[in-house]
Amino acid sequence: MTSRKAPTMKDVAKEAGVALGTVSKVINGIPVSEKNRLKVEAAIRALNYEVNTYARGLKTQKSNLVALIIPNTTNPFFAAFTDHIEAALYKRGLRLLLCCADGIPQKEIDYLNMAANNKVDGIIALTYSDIGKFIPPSLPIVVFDRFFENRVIPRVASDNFSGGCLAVEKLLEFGCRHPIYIRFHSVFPGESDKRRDGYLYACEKYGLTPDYIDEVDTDDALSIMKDFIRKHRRPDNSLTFDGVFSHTDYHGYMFYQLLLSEGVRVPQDVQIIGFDGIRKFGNRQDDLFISSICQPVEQLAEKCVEILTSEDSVTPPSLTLLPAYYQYGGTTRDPAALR
Amino acid sequence: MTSRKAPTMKDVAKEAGVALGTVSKVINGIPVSEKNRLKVEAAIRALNYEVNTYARGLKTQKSNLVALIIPNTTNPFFAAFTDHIEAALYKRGLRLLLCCADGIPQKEIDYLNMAANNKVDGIIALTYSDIGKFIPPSLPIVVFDRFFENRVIPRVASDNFSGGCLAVEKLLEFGCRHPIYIRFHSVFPGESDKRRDGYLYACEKYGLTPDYIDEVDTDDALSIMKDFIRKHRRPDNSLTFDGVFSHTDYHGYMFYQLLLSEGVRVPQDVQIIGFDGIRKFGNRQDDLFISSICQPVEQLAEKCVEILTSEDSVTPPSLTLLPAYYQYGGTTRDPAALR
DNA sequence: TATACAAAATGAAACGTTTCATTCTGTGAA
DNA sequence: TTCACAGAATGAAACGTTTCATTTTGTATA
Repeated sequence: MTSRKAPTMKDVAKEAGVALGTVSKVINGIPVSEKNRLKVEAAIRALNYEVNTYARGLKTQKSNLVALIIPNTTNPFFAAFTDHIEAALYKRGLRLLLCCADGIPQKEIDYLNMAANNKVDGIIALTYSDIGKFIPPSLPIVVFDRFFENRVIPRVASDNFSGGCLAVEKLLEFGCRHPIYIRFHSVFPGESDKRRDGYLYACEKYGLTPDYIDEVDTDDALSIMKDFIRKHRRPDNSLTFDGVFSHTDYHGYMFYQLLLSEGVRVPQDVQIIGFDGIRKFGNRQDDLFISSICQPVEQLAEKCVEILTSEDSVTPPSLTLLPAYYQYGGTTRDPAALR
Repeated sequence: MTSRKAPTMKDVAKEAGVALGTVSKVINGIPVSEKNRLKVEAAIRALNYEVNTYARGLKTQKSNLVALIIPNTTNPFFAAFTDHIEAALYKRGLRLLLCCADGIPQKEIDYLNMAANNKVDGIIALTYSDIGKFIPPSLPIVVFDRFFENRVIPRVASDNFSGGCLAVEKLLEFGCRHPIYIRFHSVFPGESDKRRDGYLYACEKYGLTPDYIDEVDTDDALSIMKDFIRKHRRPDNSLTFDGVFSHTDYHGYMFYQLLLSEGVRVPQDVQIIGFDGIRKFGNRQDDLFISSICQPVEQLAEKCVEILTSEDSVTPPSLTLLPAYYQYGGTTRDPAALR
């Protein structure tokens, strides 16, 4: 029959025959005489003592908890991001409070308040709505990709502009002459909008005529794509474009399936490069949905945590860009992939 | 210039001109005179007061926090499970501490201790190693799928046996005569092992000769599959099997791609049904990788949380099984899918 | 052996809640 | 007007830590 309630530091102190403060020091790694340290450690083991997080939090006002506000974890990009955030926090002895807000503004705000309430040490936000004005001023926060007006908040993102250029350059390198661009964008502004600017810049630079789908995201994306393809058929049924840069892997894969179903050969007739670098099962490096400009998810997550946990004295940069990179995923005529 | 530190209940009491206990009552919804309630509510708004979770936790020893221990979130099944757990907790005003243990035994144990340390209100575990003997006895816990010896712990799982039967029955219904079974199993026992029993039972029942791959999970799965296919070619190059029930969608999809690359037509020559019901992007109901016996993820998650949060007085069932269901995903000759 | 001083140990106070035994208030009956 | 009593309000104590001003211990020197 062990005592019902958990042992406290006081119990440990009594068991070890030392003072409360000495126990505290041992627990927090503050030097103490060898003799007492051993006595305390023995007592801790004997009583199976564990610190009470609440009592500690009450004194220190620190929780070792970081909230991640994200739409969901089922989208493969979010899933990978979450995974890497978790790992980066774990490395630092921090724990992750996961907040799936489904992109619903009210839920995002709710979670923001909850996080403040719960005295988390910081927030990493990947949100859809304009939460800028709801962020508690005292709470350390890092935002992925999004841009908020009227509020200086450290942001981390991929270098989407360069990534957009890179997509075009890769398509040209693999023999394309008429790369198009397709996007179904959200209404909320962020760094990822610059993929489009990169495409346009590269077209200008290499003397190409831009051609694209650029619509607000919709359930009707498929019929818009079908329409676009129909309008780009020559009389002999061949297509006027031979390359596709898709704003996301998601829509790129959709376009890919559509082309296949219409008898277009990929990558022989049309090559496709997406953006994001999402993986089918997430456990291997080589299971991309399509060839892609990959976001460096691991580094992005690491950077978010790094900025969040950096000393208060250091003013974090307002925007940190990390380079995106190309990876072969089956939808390009990539000579390097045929080794 | 607002005061630097957060206001406390004492500040609210002073502002409202009432006692500490009165403020506490208002905050916790305990009846108080109308007059005082209004005064306190006004003061809370005026000071922008928020309860300190630590002080409260110290008194109540409750955290409203539930830890989910899971290998990762990038595997689409785990991702979906995590998502639904989060939703089920949110509904009940609970929050989610996400612990990705990568299936590493030490990390799983670490997280288990951490959760106990952090006084979470409960744990939901989907683990790989035999953590049974490391579970703190006082901590409410629900386990998904896994079975632990020497420890009665409430478990939730899909009805894998019936699911295995269903897979065979569906293949037969769609015209298969020789369904095979393939699995690359983990060494740790769980309910999902019964998929195999279901296959064998159905074979017996319908007078079929079982034929299968049944290996320990390996990076070499692909070459084992290739081998198997080679050995099942007839002299005229046709295959001796016409249906595949894969223990997981993951390996089923791998087998599917392999068959395609070898010129086998799916579903014309061979039909494939997997297990799990994982989705490519997680945002639609119709983007399965392959036709599948789907685990009812949402209900499974809901059930886990329900059991975890049920009254202490109620003894939870030691094993709860929820039915899996078939869904068309392109690799079967499913008449219903051709409407 | 006596003294001085640094190092170690001590334990009371404080963190912000909840709880509960006590006091106060207001109303209706006498 | 006084009394009784239920309902409301009060605020001290407790939760289990950390912190820090104070005391004790141990060592080196005179």
